[in-house]
Amino acid sequence: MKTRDKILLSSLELFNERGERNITTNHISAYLAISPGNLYYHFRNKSDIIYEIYLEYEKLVDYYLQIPDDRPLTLDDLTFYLESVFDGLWSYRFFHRELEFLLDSDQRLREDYRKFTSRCLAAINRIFDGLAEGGVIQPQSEDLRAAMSLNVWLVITNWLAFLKTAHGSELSNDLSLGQLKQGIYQVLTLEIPYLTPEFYRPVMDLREKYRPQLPVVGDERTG
Amino acid sequence: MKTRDKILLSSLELFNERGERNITTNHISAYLAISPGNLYYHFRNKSDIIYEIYLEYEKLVDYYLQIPDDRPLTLDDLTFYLESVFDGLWSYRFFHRELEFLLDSDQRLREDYRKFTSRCLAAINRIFDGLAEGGVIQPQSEDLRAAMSLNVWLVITNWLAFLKTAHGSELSNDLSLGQLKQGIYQVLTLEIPYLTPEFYRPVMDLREKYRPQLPVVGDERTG
DNA sequence: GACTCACTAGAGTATATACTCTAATAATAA
DNA sequence: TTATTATTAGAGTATATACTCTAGTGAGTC
Repeated sequence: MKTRDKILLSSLELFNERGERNITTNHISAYLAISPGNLYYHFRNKSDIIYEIYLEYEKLVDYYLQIPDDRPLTLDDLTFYLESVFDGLWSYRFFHRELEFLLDSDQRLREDYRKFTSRCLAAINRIFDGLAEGGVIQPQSEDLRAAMSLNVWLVITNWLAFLKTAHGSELSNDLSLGQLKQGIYQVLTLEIPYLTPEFYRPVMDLREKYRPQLPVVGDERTG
Repeated sequence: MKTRDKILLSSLELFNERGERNITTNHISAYLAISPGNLYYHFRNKSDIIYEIYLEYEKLVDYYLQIPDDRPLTLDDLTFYLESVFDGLWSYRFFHRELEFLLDSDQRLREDYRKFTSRCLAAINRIFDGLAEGGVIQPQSEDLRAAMSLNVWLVITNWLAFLKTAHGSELSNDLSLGQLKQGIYQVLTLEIPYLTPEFYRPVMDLREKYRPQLPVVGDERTG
């Protein structure tokens, strides 16, 4: 494998494991057992590494979120979209963790991410449309659909941070892809009231597959 | 005002404005026109400053989220909870921005925040209960209520990050408390399907007050 | 063999960062 | 007054961080 690709791969791995803020270019080169100079031969700076990794992430999610508009959507489609998006989030999980700082530090990233968010929201809207066409959910007003889509986006993009922060140190280091996918349970919760009678059972059964094994949080009470 | 309090106040201000990651202890002392030594006389380290600020935040939200259990809840109660929580989020907005890093760096904070999340979720659950008692929303199964509450939490805690990242640089520097409260629109969207017929109109009217003036994001399409 | 060129090592640098140390001053108590 | 304590200034330090510079190496080409 080319050094350049190794740098990208290892950076992603280290960023995901320990957070971008905790990983310096020196860490990356040390991890790869190459010199800092070598790293800087391939990349102008740390931001460029992050930006390239981001482009991969964006490409991946854009690929997943291609919505056919020549046919209605099925429950299988929905499952695929959800599974895929959470897979993507997991593979590039460092990104959302330090999102605001990263966008503040890199104008390109900021602009690209803004458009990316827009595309994702549009895609979620179209998925709702497609599901309504497919008779899975009831048709909604444009307003409601947009607000719902945004809520779906908020739940999805915040799910990982929630998992990491809502648990003590015990679990946080070995978050599994499985736990991550409990986010799907949360997303499907949003749809329940809008399901058609015909699809109520199938969707609830699907949702059940992602139900958290243990209660997500305890039961502390305010005074 | 005591130097110690000035440090806390200015730190919060600087953290909120420019992000905790971009603010060093030297920045804080320079901003206050005191010496670094002076700052370190009052606080052992940067973490301690952050921790004390966090305690204020926690105290504030805990105070807001006292739920009476001797009476049902009204729509006014709900409005108060929503407004208060978003006010709190705004005043301490730096915190959620760098949440994961902060929790990783400070064991006390991690543990306290975990319990805090738990209390908040419990409070949201009880608000739903109270609203059901008050005839605002229909009673729900415990499972559904818990999942709904979690979604409310996810939407609330992610709303600010969404606003900051979904807009280009134009808006991001002057996010207003007003825009922030459009988050209330999103939260109320979650409740729509569960409203009782009697309260459908009142809640929808309330929600309307927080509707975003401009579409929150554009309409870019995936390929 | 001479030459090119992509690639690499590794020492080095300017700056920033969190934090310390000493000495001094202001406030308060005895 | 004297003693004590709280507070402050400000120079200084060890370390980290992002990044640069010079000097190569080794595979392929003419």
